[in-house]
Amino acid sequence: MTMVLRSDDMRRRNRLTIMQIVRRRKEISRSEIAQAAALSPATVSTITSDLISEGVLISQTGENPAGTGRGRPSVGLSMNPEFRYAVLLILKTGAVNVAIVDYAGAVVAQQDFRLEMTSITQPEFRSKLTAEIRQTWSASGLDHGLLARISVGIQGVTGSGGRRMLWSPITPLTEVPIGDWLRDEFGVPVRLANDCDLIARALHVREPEIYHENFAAILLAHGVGMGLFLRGQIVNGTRSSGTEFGHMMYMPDGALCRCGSRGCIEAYAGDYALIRSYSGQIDDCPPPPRVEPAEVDRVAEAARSGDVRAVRTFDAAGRAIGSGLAGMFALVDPFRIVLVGHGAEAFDLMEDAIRRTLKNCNAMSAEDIPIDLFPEELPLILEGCGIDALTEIDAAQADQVGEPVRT
Amino acid sequence: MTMVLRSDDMRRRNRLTIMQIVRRRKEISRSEIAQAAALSPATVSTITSDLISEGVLISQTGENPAGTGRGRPSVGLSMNPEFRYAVLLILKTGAVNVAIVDYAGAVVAQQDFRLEMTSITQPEFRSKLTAEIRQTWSASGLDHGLLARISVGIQGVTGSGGRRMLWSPITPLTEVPIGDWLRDEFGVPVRLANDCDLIARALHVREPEIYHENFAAILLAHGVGMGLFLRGQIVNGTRSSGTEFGHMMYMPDGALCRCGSRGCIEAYAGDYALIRSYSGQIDDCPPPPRVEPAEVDRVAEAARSGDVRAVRTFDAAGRAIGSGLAGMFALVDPFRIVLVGHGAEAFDLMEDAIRRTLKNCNAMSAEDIPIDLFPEELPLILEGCGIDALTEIDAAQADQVGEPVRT
DNA sequence: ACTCTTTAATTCGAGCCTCAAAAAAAATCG
DNA sequence: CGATTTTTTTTGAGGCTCGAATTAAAGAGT
Repeated sequence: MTMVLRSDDMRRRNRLTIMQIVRRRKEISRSEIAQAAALSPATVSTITSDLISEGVLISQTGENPAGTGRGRPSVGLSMNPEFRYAVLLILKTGAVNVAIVDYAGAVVAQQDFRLEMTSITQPEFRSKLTAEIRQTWSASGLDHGLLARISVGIQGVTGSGGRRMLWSPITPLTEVPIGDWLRDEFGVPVRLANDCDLIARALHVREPEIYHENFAAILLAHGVGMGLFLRGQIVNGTRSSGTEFGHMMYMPDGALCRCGSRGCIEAYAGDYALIRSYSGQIDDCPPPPRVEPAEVDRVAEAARSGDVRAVRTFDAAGRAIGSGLAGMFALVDPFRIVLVGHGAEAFDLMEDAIRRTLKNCNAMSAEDIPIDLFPEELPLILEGCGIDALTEIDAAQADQVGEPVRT
Repeated sequence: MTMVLRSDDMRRRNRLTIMQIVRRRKEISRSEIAQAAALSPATVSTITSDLISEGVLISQTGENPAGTGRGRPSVGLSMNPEFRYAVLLILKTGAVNVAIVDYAGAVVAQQDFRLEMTSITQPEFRSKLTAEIRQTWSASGLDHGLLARISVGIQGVTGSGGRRMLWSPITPLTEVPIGDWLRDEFGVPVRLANDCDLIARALHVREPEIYHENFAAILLAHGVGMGLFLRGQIVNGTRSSGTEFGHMMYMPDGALCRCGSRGCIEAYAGDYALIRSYSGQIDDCPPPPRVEPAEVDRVAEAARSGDVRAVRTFDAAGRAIGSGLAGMFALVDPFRIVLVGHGAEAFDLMEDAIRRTLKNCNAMSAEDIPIDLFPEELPLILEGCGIDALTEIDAAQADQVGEPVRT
């Protein structure tokens, strides 16, 4: 049911609307905001002047392109980069990536740490993460009070409203309360998110025209994951996070998957599955914890030069992916697909199998859905992580209607 | 992005909130409304007095239960049943069900018409439907101007924002603009909806505690359909309506489905599939257009008394359903399932296969999800259809902030 | 029978918020 | 240098919700 509105809810929402507009447009004048938001210039003037005095926005007093014509020149407003900063933490297999973004979204510091997590205790894990963040922060020379939020991107399953990592392929640890650790250490809100969800969010804001209402970003890497937008909103699991596309059943009693089950899509389309299939290992072989991307590229090269076994390997992967897509498209009508990760580089070897399978699986109208490719997942994950952090900071600030003008 | 708020949007939304509260609670006093809506008594007083003078609400001046204690007795407010009326149209195989509901949701008239639609032209179809609605309406003796809306529930796929029936098993016609026909004939807004979506909506309001955030209503009848709620919102197809659970792929190159494809879940779990399988027909037999429910009941009886072929038939149906559920549960975490329609009466024969398949298909956490049974679908469809109509009338009325007090 | 108490509903003034219109500001054009 | 044009700010009006005070309508007590 729709929530009731009090008078200052209106102000809160309009503040947020304006902040979102400025964030999206980078630099925009008050009168353009008024038009974009369908608010009167008077209201925009009041609200922006509040936001400026709070330090959220700044006027771009710098040189305006001039010569734009007669009349009083418009003055551009932007997010104030120095208003707040967020720490982004990306956990990968064997490594941790720490970045600091300013309030305008620019990465102002970034450090990579190797961190072997295959045999680590929770306390060690906690102190390592904490130390790495502290080091990156102090190296940046930023004031301690400017940290507003930490967002964490992980492979695997998050839960409890983004406060804990329930399970991840990067470590045998489960139920790891990373969110609580970092909140306690740094005293700011923390949220964990699934990497594929972050990729989808990044695409959503990067190309809003294309990735708007309904689309899925499928990450083809060691494992297979998905971030799904329906009706302009991300679809998370109901209990945990992440839509587990890679673990939809493709072949009952089929190949052994990393998750312990058999016949998952991932067990045919994940990196390890490709290598396993190409090298002629039996499908029951337990998957290796890590495969060099270059190995996959070699198989792809082999396939392109006609190696039958390599061709069959990618064909099987394509059929598995196509079958999963067909299942989704039966539930919801077909939508645009984005393949992300270096597995997307082998799309030429899988496209035919994917589309053939879609056709065979009652998704004939989906046979020619657009499929886009983004071989590099890391920039997208980082971008999505930043979007997550800044969006939340915005929301919190929009609610602070009043004068708290924290220094 | 969140829409901007003007001052009277606030009033509109609060009007709607109050109307929804009164509708849900049937009869409720102003002070209880204030509490439920988190609005001040002053505001509730203003708004309800508007709504009463518009004829939307009435005070239940009648005998109050008295003896409720000291103090000024509260006066109950209710939806005014005579404010507006809606026509509900349910299209079934070979029959049309016309009902009239008053603004409080009570069915005040209902007529069934036989209508053979297997070989009908669009103009005939239009005039039949129109005539049947007119007849039911005039038999009710209601004033012509009190008709506010028509809602249509159909098996099959609707499109164009609920204005046309794209495809339905009840007729070979396609792209039938029923919505436009009825709007032109009766001059009121019309919307078509999928029967399974209506069932899900009915459950959603009938038992909000249980069917709240995430659940699916699966209709097991001649065909197999689904209405799906995620995060408290119904999930429609992105282009058409209805989530086509029944046509998810279960067995590549499997049994022939009514839809022309092979291996759909429906081709194993629909009525016609059960009969076909039990009677030993080959899976390639084109499905009959209609099967008597009693026939299915006979097969179920046979299974219960140990007939191996009947047992296998239901087991296969259960596996197909379980496989579809597992696919959904991989995408979104497990949620409550409701089986609707007389197929639900054979749940005892399918439960084991369903749960076994869930377990085998990587949905181990879903093995013991709750599954509820509602063997009678028609009351639910009718209820959902009424909810659809009244909800829209409410929304339109809430927007009419002003004095139009139409007589 | 009358007053006191209790609870519900209404009325009234204050405080926000947005908006339209007017005014001010800051540029270009002639 | 004044006229024109466009942006931004200021001002006053109108709506909405809210808290507090008031009125309404019952039961309880003497």
